[in-house]
Order: sequence, then C-alpha cells, then structure tokens
Amino acid sequence: MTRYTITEIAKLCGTSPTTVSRVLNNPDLVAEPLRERIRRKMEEVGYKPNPFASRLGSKSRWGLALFVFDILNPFFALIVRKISHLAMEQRIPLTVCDTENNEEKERIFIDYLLDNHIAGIIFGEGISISTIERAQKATETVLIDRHYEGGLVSEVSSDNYLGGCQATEYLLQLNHRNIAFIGGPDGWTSAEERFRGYRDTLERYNLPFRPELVYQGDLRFESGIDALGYFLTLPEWPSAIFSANDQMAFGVLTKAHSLNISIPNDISLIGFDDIPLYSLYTTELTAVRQNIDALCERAFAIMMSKLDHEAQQGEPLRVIIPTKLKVGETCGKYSGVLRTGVERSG
Amino acid sequence: MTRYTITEIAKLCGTSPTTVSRVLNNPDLVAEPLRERIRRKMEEVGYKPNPFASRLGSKSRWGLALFVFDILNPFFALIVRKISHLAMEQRIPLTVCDTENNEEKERIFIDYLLDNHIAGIIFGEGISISTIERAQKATETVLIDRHYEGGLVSEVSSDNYLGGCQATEYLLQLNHRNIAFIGGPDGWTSAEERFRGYRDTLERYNLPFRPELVYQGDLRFESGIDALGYFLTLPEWPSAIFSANDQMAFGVLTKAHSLNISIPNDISLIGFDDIPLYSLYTTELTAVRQNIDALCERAFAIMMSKLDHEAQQGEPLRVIIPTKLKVGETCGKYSGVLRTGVERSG
DNA sequence: CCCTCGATTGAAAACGCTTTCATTACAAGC
DNA sequence: GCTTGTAATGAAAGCGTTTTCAATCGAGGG
Repeated sequence: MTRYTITEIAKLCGTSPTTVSRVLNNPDLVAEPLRERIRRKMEEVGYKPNPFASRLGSKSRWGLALFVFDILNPFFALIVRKISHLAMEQRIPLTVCDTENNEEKERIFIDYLLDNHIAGIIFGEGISISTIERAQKATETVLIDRHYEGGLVSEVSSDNYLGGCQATEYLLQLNHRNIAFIGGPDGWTSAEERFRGYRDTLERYNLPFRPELVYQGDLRFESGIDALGYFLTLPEWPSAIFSANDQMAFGVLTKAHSLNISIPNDISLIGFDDIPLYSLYTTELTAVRQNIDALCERAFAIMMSKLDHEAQQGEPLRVIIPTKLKVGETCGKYSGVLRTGVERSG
Repeated sequence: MTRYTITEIAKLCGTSPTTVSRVLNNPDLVAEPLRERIRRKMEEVGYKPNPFASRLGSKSRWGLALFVFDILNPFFALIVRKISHLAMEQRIPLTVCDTENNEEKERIFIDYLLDNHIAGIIFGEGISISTIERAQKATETVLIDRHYEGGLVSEVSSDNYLGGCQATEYLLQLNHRNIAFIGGPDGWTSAEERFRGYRDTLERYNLPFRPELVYQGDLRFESGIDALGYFLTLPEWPSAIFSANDQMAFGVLTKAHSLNISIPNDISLIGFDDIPLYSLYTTELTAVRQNIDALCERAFAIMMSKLDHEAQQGEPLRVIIPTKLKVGETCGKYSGVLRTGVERSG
C-alpha cells in the first residue's frame, strides 16, 4: 500500500532521484534511452508523485477556486460544471465556493483559500467587490461575465450590450412598441449592460424610454412572477417583455399561465441566457443565447496562461463573447390590439 | 510577502520549532504560559501553517470529494451547497465532481483523486458501482441516499420506503384508488424504495397493484411530461399521481397546465424531495420532504469520525433519516368522478 | 538522600520532492 | 593539443512541517 518514491524508482533504474525528477518536470534534460527506461519503470510499478512533496519542494501555489453566488441557479450550475471539467482535464483541483449571496461566507472561503496558497480564483457575478479586491492582491484572478471598473483583473464576458440590442430589436421588428424590461440587482454589470442595450435600441428607433416599463428584479424565478404582477397593474399592459435572464422569464411564463394570459398571443416574452433546462418547458422560450462553454473556456485559458508566466503581469485582458438570438415560441407579431387591465376586468 | 515559518516563530519566542508545532497539533503538551506566548506571537505576525509541509510531515491524506451525477438537478445542487459549507467550516478542501452520468468522467475524477491522496469521498446517487468499489478500496467512503448491497460502505439515507408509504397513504385517505407511480431508473435504490412503499401500501389496503399505472422515468423534468402523456393514453385516467421526485412532478404539473388539466381538481399530484425551489411555482407542490440538511450533516459527521480514528474500521454505519409529508396545493379529495380519455374527447 | 516517574522541552531525523551547484564527457574552435 | 562550450548526470541542500528519541527538571516514594 505504500507508494513508490522517486528515490526507489531511481534505485531500480540505477540512476539518481534528480534524474527521475527531471523526467517528470523537464524531460528534455534527460537523454532519450534513460528517459524511456525510467518512464517504463514508473509505469510498471504504478508510480504517482506525492503532490504535497512536489509543492513543498517547488514552493509553487496550487489549485483553483470558482466563486458563484447561487449554485441552484442553472446558469451558474452550468459554469460550475464546465469549469470543473476543464480543471480536471488539467489535473488541477478546483474548490467550488457557493457564497449564497452572503458576504460572511465569501469571507470564510477567501480566507481559507488565501491561507492555503491557492493559485488562482475565477469569480462569477454576484460576489462583492471587497472579496474580489482581496483576492486580486494575493492571487491570480479572472472574472466571468462581469465588469470591474478600475480593477486590474482580466475579464471574459458575453456581449451583454449586444444581447440587449438583439432582444429589443427583435421585438421591435415584430411591431412591439410597448416593451417592458425586467432588470437585475444594482451593481450587476451584466444586467446593466443588457438594460443599456434595451434603452439605446429604443432610442435608435426614436421610441420614448418609459421608466414605468422597467421592473428591477433579482434574477430569481420569483422576480419574474412579481414583475408580471406589476406590469399587469399598469393602465396599458406591455405587449412584450424582455427579461434580463431566463429564470425570471420562466417566472413570467408560469405566472401568465396561471392567470390564463397567453404567451405569446397576449404578451410576447424574451429571456436571456438560453439555459437548455428551460427549453424543456412545454413552451420553448425565445432568448438571447450566451455561449457559456466559450465563456468558461476563455476564462480558464486566461487563468492557465497567467499561471504559466507568473512573472510577466501584462495588461489585464478583456474578452467579449458575442451573443445570438435563439427564436423559440414565446414571441409573436404585435397584432395592434392591446389587452389592458380595464378591458380584461370588464 | 513570504510567510512566517514555524522556525521563525520559534526563534521569536525563544523556543524550538517542535514546541511551536505542538502548540498547533497537541496544545496539551505545552505548558500554559509558553503556549499562550507562542499563540499570541503567531496571531501577531499572522502566521499560517504551510499545508503542503504539514501533509508531507504527517503523511496523512487530505481533502474530501463529493460525487453527484447531475449538478443541474436542484436536489444535488442543494447537497453540493450543504456539503461544501460543512467542509469549509472544518477547513477541509472539497472537490466537487459532477459526473454528468458518464462513466468515463467518473473514471477521470476518481483516478485523479486517488492519485492525490484524497482522504475521503462522499457519493450521491447515480454513480456507478465500479467507481464506488474502486474508491472504497483506497479511501474512506460514505454514500448519501443510496444503498449498496454487500458493500462495506457507510450510508446515510432518507427513509425512502417510509416516504413511499406516506405519500400513498395520504392519497388513499383522500379516497384515491387509482394511483399512478412515476419511478426512477433501474438500480437507483432510493427510487426503488419509494416504489416498494407505494406497492406495499396498496397491498396493505387490499388494493390491486396495477403495473400499467407505473411509468419508469429518469428523474428529470421531461420524464414527468412523458409520464403524464402516457397516463392519459390509459382507458381510465389515474385520479392521482405519485412521482418519485419533484422534478418529474414539476414536469407533470407543467404538462397538465398546458393541456388544461387541473391539478388537483382533475388529478392529484404528489412529489418527493420538497425542493424549496419548487414551492415557488405558483401552485405549491404537495411532496414528501427529505431532510437534505440532516442527510448531509450525518454523512459528513460519519466521514469526519472515520478520518479521525482511521485505524478502527468498525462496522459500516446505516443511518436512516425519516421523511415527512408536506401538504401543498396539488392534492384533492377524490370526487368519485373519473375523467377518462373517452369522456374527454367526446 | 536516592530513585522513579510524569511533565516539559529540544535536537535531529524523516517526509518525498525540487533546485542549485558540481562533475564528467565529448565535440568544436583555434 | 589545449581551451571552451554544451549536453547529461549526480550529490547535496533545501522546502516547512511532523515525529521520534532524548534530555532536563521537580515532585513523590521509600
């Protein structure tokens, strides 16, 4: 049960531990025949290096962490899934930190990680700036789908502004003029960008921006339910709703269903993310698609290159991944007839 | 930026590294005044032990892993959340392994973990027996909510059989006699137990078990949709449906909604798990509640005690956590009028 | 007063690897 | 032929802990 050590391998091959170590870390420095002999022997006896000893010797940092604020949110669950597989492919241990939107938990995680020589941290949306700043000082840092103004942190984001434009433009082309928006919490840059796309597009089409058509949600399912509730109190219902994420759109869909409001006949609905899960819903959501895999892959690649040449800091990178509209079944052409609260109750 | 070492602390306190190490690991062996002096100094300079050196010295294993087969499933997401917090409280790194129901991925994860001296692995449902067996030989192992016959592995499960009985009995008390069941995949012991509870309860009430009322699902949302589709093809519709988990129940609910079938007026529905997420749905699901927190806490506690006295193997433990019926809005008293396919199309 | 024993403390040897510094051998350059 | 350079290998010194083995010091027992 005790494992072979580098020294034993060396003895078996009639060489020195140094050389065996080199086969592991700098194979080029060892001449072909010896190298192969050592490799075969390691294979034969099932040698595995002791990771603790390696790290102690090299004094290098180790492992990655991923922060998300809500692992129950499928968007983040998909990120966790993807990043954890990327890490595993590189044999890098990954610590998943689900902060539950709680600064105290963030602190516990980050303290632990920094104490333990973590090599790098990837942050999703919804983590407090103070946590990111602490991390930034002590270790390599990459942000996914969020912008941190003034930070020296590399970022990989979807083109949220473009996505906002795409969604709004699509609805406009379907003749909608009364387009409502369900936004995210303050400080969520990704949702803010989507909102900017929405507003700028209205402006480009010379349509007034009407603040009463904007509902500030928190990106959770219930927000969608509440948002629709709010919109239905307006004297004139919106004919279309653009939700800053799928979860809230899903809430709208559900609530509409229970109120017997037809989507898309009465109200058109467009989401953001295009979580595969939600296309399972009996009505397939129309949504702006984020390329989550690409997002994760780029972020991970940036992290890896940072870890490789730790010395050269270089400029922080900003990578933008384009979004794409996925047409589902929840948007229809605006018929010209607006259902209103008054009309309905009459 | 370089961190203090045990030796420097020793020098500052005029003592030896050995003593400092003892303060960390066996404080009782150090006399009060010295101990406090060392502690204060460590606090003062912000000393943190180097985890790699500790492990190398002690030769102990390190870290835990958690296997789940689908992190998008909220039941497992909740387990991940809970276990990761428990681990963090103990300052134990946790590797989350989302296998996506894929044996190849299981293999990659487990190879990596065993190579890296993982101290223990917690398995959720849906991981192949061969993987569990490999783990069992090499490291401490605990199973959550699943049974492995003949394994020497400790298990913590909900009382799935009891839950199956509770759900069925509840429906029977509401006068339902035509109760359908949506099950899980073969080999999922938790779902099988729920099914046993269902069947035995029918028997106890002297009701015939009718195989055509059982649909084998895969625990995902779509399965619920498909199951309802199937039940509606029966000459006589079931008046109630018991689903082996919430996700499928949710699928039934959704599908029923879109077909304009009222739940609970036309068909009663009961789920299993009681995922908080789903109580957000506009109709609150009636469901058997699993105490996920307790499940995780017990499993984690067992793991910790195994790690503590590694020597004494002892009998593998079997802990059963009771389930409880949570009454929502999706079950009604059976009225005596059965809607049928014929009746409806007529 | 001597001996034994428990309570404290330290010195030094692991732990298994990486890294630094030598050493050897041989080919190329003059 | 002698120097210089380079490729290949090894010896030995860490890396920051834990662990083992001693050593010291009093207190209690006889």
